[in-house]
Formats: sequence, C-alpha cells, structure tokens
Amino acid sequence: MPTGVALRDVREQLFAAAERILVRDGPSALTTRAVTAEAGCANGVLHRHFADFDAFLAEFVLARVGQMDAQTAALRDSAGTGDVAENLTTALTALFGSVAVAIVALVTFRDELRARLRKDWPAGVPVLTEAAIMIASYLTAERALGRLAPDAQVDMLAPMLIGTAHLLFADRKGPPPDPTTVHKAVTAVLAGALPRPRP
Amino acid sequence: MPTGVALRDVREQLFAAAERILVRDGPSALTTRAVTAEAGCANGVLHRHFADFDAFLAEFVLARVGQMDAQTAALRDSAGTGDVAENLTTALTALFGSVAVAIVALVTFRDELRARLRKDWPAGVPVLTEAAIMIASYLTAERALGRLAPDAQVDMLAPMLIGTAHLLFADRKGPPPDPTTVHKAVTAVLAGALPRPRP
DNA sequence: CGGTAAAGTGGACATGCGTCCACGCTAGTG
DNA sequence: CACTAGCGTGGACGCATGTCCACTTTACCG
Repeated sequence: MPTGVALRDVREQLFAAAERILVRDGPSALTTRAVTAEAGCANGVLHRHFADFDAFLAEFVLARVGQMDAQTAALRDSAGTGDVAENLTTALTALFGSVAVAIVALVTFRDELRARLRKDWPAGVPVLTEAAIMIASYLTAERALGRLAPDAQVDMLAPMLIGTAHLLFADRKGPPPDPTTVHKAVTAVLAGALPRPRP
Repeated sequence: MPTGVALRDVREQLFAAAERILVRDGPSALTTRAVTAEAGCANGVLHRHFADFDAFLAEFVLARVGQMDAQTAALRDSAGTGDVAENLTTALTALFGSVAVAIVALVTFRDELRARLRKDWPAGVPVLTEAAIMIASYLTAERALGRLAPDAQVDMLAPMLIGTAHLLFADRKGPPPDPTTVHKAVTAVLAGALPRPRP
C-alpha cells in the first residue's frame, strides 16, 4: 500500500527547502542538488516524485501562489466598489510578501518554467507575471468606470513589478529584502502615479 | 612587432558577432562558442584576446554603450532647457535602439558581468541600468525646477525599463522586437505618466 | 630568404547541471 | 516471521559551458 501521507510529506519538505533557498540565496541558487541537500536527502529523490525539475518547480509555484492568486482574483471582482487606492494596496501587499516576490523572481529567471506554467495553467487563473497584468486590468476597469484619470497609464504596471523584483534579487547574496519596505515603496510609487480620481 | 591593427580587427569582429547573436537569439544564447562560431574562428581565440568571457562581455558592453551614454549624459545637462517631453523622447530613443535594449537585457541576466561593470566603470559615467537612473535624475531635476508635477514618481523608471527589457527578451526565440514599437510604447507610457507640467 | 614571435586552431579538461539506475533498506502483508 | 513492493541512496552518465594548452600557421623583419 502506498504510504500517501509520507509521500506528500516528502514533496512538502522539498517545497519548503526550495522556499528557504529561494528566499535566502535567490533564484539562481535553486538547483536540484541544492534543494535535495537543503531537504537533507539524496538528489535522486526529486526525480522519483517529479518527472522533471521544472515539473517540481511548477508544482512548487502552483502550491505557493494560491493565496496570492485568490487575493488578486478578489481584486478583479472589487472593481467599482470601495476605495481604489485601498484595493490596490491590498493586492500589492498580497503580491509582495517575501515568498511571492521570490517566486516572481524565480519565474522571471527561468524561461522553460515560465513556458510550462503558461501551458499547464488552467485558463482564467492568473499567475505571477499575469498577476501584475490582472492588477492592470483591474485599474483599466476602474478607469472605464470613471474612478481613475482617463490618461492613467496602467500598462506600465507589469514591467514595473518585474523590474522591481529583478532589482531586488539580482545582486543579492545575503538576507532577503524587507517585505514591508518593498510593499511600501511599490505601493507609494503606484498609488502616486496610477490612481488619479477625477475631481 | 605586434600587428595592432589586425588585433583590433579581431576584437571588433568578435564584438560584431556578439551583437548579432544578442539581437537575433537573445542574451542566454551568448556563449563563448556561439560568439567564436558566429565570428568564424576557433573558440580559443577569445581567451587569447580577453582574460575572461566576462571581460570580453564587459569590453563589448563598454564599446557599444558609448553613444547611448553620450546621449543620456547630454540629457542630464539639458535640465531646465527645451521641452521636457521632447528631451525624454530623445533619451528614450537612444536607449531603446535594438542593440541598446539587447545590452540592457544582457546585463540584466548576467550577475557577474553586472558586478564587474559596476566595479570597473569610471565614476560618474552611467551604464545601462544606471542610464535609467540618470533619466530619473534628470526628471528629478526638472521636478525641482518646477517643470514637473511635484508628485511625479520618477523612481519607477528604472524598474520599468528593466522589466520592459525583460518582457521583450524573456520568451523570444525568433526575430528581435521592432525598435520603433518599443520606443513608441515606452515613450507613450513614460511621457503620459511622468512629465506633468504645472499649470 | 630564413628566423622568429605572435596569432590561430581545435581538442582536452574541470565544473556544474539535470537525469538516470542498480543496489540496499524499510515497512507493511499474508 | 519471511516476503515483497516501494522508497531512499548516491554514484554515474550526458551535456553544455568556461577555460586552457601543445601544436600549426602566418607574417613581419633583419
């Protein structure tokens, strides 16, 4: 009989190891041997539970990105209700938790992983880069409702989030950036530039 | 006697090969063997003329980035003169020529190269990411002169340029993006969002 | 025209990566 | 208490990359 509990334990243990490496050393340090060593097991374990390293990463991203997606999906439904700046702040807070940003950076750096995620992801569910696009679509909706300045340039949001993630992770060798600082900076920039309520 | 002319020819030939690969196949395709093969010579040539592959890349970037730097430096000196939107458009046109964007992407992807460039570059000369920062500093100066809205968020420019470069090059396998399209899109976004002349 | 120093050649090496597999160990089962 | 199916182990493989070097070719100069 397959010990289903133990199996899921190993998978979750590998995910946790990947998360630690990602947050501590950045996306480029996330290799098969690094993950298995961090998890304290042999490197062969990974390929017994996952077809591919990218399959592992894809499942890892999918497992970790759930709450972020839920919050950005909620954002889309909130168009026209509440305060625009508040809605945006909430979404960005969800997006720029430390793990979320690390995952954005991971997907930003791995071409094959991004391609696989885009292919395997069920339609309509946003992920990572697409989360930024979703925020942009929310802002577009608000603009259409007249709750934003008509000339608000929402298209720059996705590149900005990606670029920010890169600047945060590119040169980093030490401890991760402070999520609060990141969130405040990005929120300030976006909130200042994007939502301009009509007089 | 050292044949200085021929030596410089080989270097320039390698640079040209690197430029073709960069524009055609993207930054991740830029390897030692790819460059030497594109240049039509053996792979050993590269290490006879350059200490390192990163040294080669650094010299390549420095050689190719001159005119871009000259134009962004001119931009800094133009603070307070002429039209803000026009100055910005000129700078972005220089920055988003196809080679310039490709180089931005290259430096964005290569950690060690970026570190070396930052170390070897003479003080005061901007390069790549720093070019975006320079544009931002120009806008800051204009804002201080009252020629921009006081709440203009210039800090987002660098992340935006990097993110744009990444989005352009991350998934690309085929022909390079149209520089005109890139320039128009970025200019429209920045010009719409950043320079808001006081009434 | 021969000598010599530099440049070019391409095969070899080390490293790190993803991947695979033959072998033990363990834990449930009859 | 054997038995066996599945899991973990870690060494090995193939590949790509940066790097190096013994050898050949070139071309300048006395």
